Amino acid sequence: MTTREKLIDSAIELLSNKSYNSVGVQQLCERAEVKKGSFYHFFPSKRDLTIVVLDTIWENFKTHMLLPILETDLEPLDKLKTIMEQGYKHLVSSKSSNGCVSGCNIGNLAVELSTQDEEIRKKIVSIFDEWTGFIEILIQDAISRGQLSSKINVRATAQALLAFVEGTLLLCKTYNDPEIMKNISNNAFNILRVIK
Amino acid sequence: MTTREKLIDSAIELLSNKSYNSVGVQQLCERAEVKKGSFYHFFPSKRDLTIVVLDTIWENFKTHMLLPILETDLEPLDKLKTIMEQGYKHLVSSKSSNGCVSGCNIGNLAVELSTQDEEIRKKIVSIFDEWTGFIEILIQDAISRGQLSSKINVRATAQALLAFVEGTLLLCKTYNDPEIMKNISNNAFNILRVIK
DNA sequence: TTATTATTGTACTGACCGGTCAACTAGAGG
DNA sequence: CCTCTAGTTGACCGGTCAGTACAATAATAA
Repeated sequence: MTTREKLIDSAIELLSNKSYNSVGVQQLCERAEVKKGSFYHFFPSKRDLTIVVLDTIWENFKTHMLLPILETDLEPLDKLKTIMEQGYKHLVSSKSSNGCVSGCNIGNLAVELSTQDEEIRKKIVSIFDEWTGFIEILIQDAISRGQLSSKINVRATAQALLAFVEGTLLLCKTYNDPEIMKNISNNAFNILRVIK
Repeated sequence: MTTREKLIDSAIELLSNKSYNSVGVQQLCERAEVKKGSFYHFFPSKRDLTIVVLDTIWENFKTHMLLPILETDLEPLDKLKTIMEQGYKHLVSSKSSNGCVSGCNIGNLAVELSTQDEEIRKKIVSIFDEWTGFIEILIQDAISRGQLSSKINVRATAQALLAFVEGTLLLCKTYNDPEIMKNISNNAFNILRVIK
């Protein structure tokens, strides 16, 4: 693994379990077993590393979680169900390894930095837009199969689903309990007004 | 206004628009026009002030927003609608005065500090529990009036609603746009599976 | 008046912050 | 062999962090 990759990996770990402002460049370097000088050889600033981290987290999520599910031949609503289930499993396993539920890594940075750093805010907006886009496709698919009413506002509903997921992760983090997601995640289908 | 109150007020303002770790004791004191010695006379630490701030925010929310609506003679679901509308109005007015959407002050601290400070996490859990309790009463009321199915899990549904609200505020903060709340807030009624 | 307590002001601590820099090392190409 | 460059290192910068020490002052009570 290259020095650059070690830094990105360490940053993902630390930023997931702590917060942007509570993780210093020094700590980042110690975790990566890299000297500070090397850090600034690869990244002009801590903030620039964070932007790379955001991209990396999102790409990892897409390639290892989202796309594999979307590319199955499941019914669209079953895909959604699978995404929620996988999300729950991820929370459980990350809690057993880290000791705490860290929620959504992207949402966490969104909350902490949206009012502080416009460039990071815009980066997260573009990620959320892409996220919403995938959900829109799912919804559109379900509509064309007659599983959802064609009267719903696709974009607003997709955004509502994203809001629900982010809020659920926020609650799981606060209560430090992944089971909340298990208990309430079926409400996502109410948001969709699934035709039974 | 007493020195103590000035410090709490300044902390609410600053913590709402920035984040815990990006606001220093010094900055807090400057905003409150108070010397550092006074700060540590009234509060043993920045963290202790934050706990008082959490209580204060929640009490303010209850007395000025939540309880006045709950005590009206509106139908329970109209009370919920009013709460969402008031929340939206609050986002709009705070954006026009601060320049940015700050989301939920309590949720923001929850995200930033839940994995870092166990005492603050528990404080926020108790606030969210209370919040959920109010929603449960609302739901129970609607059920007894035949406006909601009696088959729903009241607690889980109340939690789902809280998650949806927190997630919506997270999205509004990230997009720096209160209109998202306007566009998607009606999905809260889908979560409730309102009987039309 | 004096004694006591509450509050404020100033100066300071050591640790840490993000970031800079010149010196150095290891290879690659000629 | 020499040179050039990418990568690496550790010392160092000014500034800020939360928190402390304590004297000076204001308010209150005896």
